[in-house]
Amino acid sequence: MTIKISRGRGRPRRFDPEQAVATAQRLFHAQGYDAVSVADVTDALGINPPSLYAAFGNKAGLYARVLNRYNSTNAIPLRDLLRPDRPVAECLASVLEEAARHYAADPVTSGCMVLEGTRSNDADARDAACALQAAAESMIRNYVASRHPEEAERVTDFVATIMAGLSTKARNGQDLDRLLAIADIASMALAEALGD
Amino acid sequence: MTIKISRGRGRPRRFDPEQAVATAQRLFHAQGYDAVSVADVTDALGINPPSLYAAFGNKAGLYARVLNRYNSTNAIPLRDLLRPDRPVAECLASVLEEAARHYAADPVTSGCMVLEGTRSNDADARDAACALQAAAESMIRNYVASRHPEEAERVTDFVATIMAGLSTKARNGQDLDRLLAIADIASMALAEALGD
DNA sequence: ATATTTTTATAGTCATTACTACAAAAGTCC
DNA sequence: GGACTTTTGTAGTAATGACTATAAAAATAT
Repeated sequence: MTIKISRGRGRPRRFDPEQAVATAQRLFHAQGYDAVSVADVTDALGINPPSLYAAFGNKAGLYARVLNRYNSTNAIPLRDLLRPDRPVAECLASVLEEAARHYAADPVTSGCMVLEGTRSNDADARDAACALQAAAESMIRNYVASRHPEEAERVTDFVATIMAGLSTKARNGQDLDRLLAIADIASMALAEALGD
Repeated sequence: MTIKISRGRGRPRRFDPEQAVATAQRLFHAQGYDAVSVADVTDALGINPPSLYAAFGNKAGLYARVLNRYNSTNAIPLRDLLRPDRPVAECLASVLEEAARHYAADPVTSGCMVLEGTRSNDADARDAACALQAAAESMIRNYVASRHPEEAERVTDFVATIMAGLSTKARNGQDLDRLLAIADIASMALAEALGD
């Protein structure tokens, strides 16, 4: 029995767009933007292509919605982790640890959906993912700069590199313990670079 | 005027397979396996599809030849860098530095072709790239294990993570100086983890 | 010269892609 | 109940993907 959502007059939708975005998110995260066809999504939702295009415009439009959802529900909570009352190196270490945990949490949706999305061959999808990644990197850089302006660039580059590497390793099937060990070694370097 | 290579009797080839592999390597390295179509390759070579299929079997067959060529001419010379007469941390640092230099050497073919190839959506291409990557990682692990058996796994994981991250950053357009700075910070962690 | 061999160019096949025209269906509003 | 609105299902389109059947071309062997 399908739940019908009313949008005023007219024939009611047979699907909930929010749920559709959630389903699409699983597919895009699991397989990547390029590897997921519109047919994959419509099949998973049990709807026909026109319904999806009416709701989201096109494949990239759906992906944009998915990225927003990911960013507000599955992303690493940088705002909470980057604390002004704790050592910078310690907070960055917690970001890396949290990254390892997120990326290995579910083996079918391993890695970071945004970081993986920046490698798409579709320009629209790639740009959308790159924008989110740039925003996250800016946030880290600003945080480091507020306390260690000289080191902000290189430390941020290093953290971003580790996160990209962790996402890759997670998609390669590396288990949580090994990802955490990698994050630990990286955190030693951060402590040394920022003074502990 | 085209150079014709004789292969015994029969109509001569209009193209040199070695040169074809070199041209295909540029394309695959620049755009990735999935984004390069067979038509892209045949257009670049000025030949027709049947000629390419006669010489290489299929797209994945051509890619296998390209990977071999890359591995024997463009790869990081691990065998020379991993020296038994130098501190392990120092040698691994030189591997990371060399990686940074290789990945940023040419902006149109940035990053590591093997590491990027492991992300292909084509199973054959991905498996071929993964095999080479696994071999390189084994070489590093064996080297570390010969001197620091307890640390071999985590240190190798860390080095592999940094290399994957550096390749990503290089493809993102990061310049050589910043890649080298990242490699430097990572090397500090290696020195600490392995005892300097 | 003629037969044989190998590669070529032409012109396709077939599957899959993102996306859509159109009319029937299924509601709401008066 | 009838006009109106919105979504649905059917059945496409056009482009592009990897790959190939076929016969002519261009060489060598005898």
